[in-house]
Amino acid sequence: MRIATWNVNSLKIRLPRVEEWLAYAEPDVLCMQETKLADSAFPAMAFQTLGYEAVYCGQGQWNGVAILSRVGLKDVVAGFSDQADDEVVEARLLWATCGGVRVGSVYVPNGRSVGSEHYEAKLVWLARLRRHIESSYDPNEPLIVCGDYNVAPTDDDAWDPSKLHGATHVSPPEREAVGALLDWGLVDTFRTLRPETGIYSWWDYRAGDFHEGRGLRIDLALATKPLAERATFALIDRNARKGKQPSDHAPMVIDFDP
DNA sequence: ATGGTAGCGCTGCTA
Repeated sequence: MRIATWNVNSLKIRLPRVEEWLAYAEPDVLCMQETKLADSAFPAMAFQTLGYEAVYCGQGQWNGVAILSRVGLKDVVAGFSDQADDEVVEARLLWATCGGVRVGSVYVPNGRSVGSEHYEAKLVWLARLRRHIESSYDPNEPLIVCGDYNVAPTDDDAWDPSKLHGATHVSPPEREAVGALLDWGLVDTFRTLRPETGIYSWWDYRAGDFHEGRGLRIDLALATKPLAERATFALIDRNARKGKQPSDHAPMVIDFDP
């Protein structure tokens, strides 16, 4: 079973590249983030043609998450478990069961700059995610929470830790918030299979960061141990960050034994 | 180098 995650940065603009990549990589499940589409505009038909069912949680202009699956799509839930019906929340969280695995597609708030109100909101969001997972799931069941965490878990996940000191995505509180997910029982599947440094999933569009190798590994696939132990292969597809109109993120693939 | 680019949507925001 191949599970993938990709922050597509506008599915409207990226649809041709996503279609091309699905045909090439053939994931069984693809979690997407930053679709930037209202649900009424989601191109479900295009994915159906390629053999994928789709669920999506969008809000238009910003955010938006989705899950594609060709191994079933059941028990779909959007948002947090403690969300009130009248609470206005951004479209950043979606769950579904695909081929016996509980899958989450998450788009963690960016945080903008350390100490800003957006940064504080990011930490609150991550703590709420931890509570949601803790109250809804069991570390002994097959669960994978994929997406753009906007956190590089360790210095090995950043191009130059010394230049990033004090910056967002690498601060200790953000890393502790991701660490709390690992403490509950999730495993960073990519890092387990790929211990080498210098592998990133996001590069700023500006200043030629991609070609200069200035990236961060902020797209993660965190799985419970019973599932993580079945992981056999992990790849971040840098080729999908090249060429015409790429997303600023590359897709990541994890393969699991049955 | 306190810059730079992309997307949304039409002015300046978000990333």
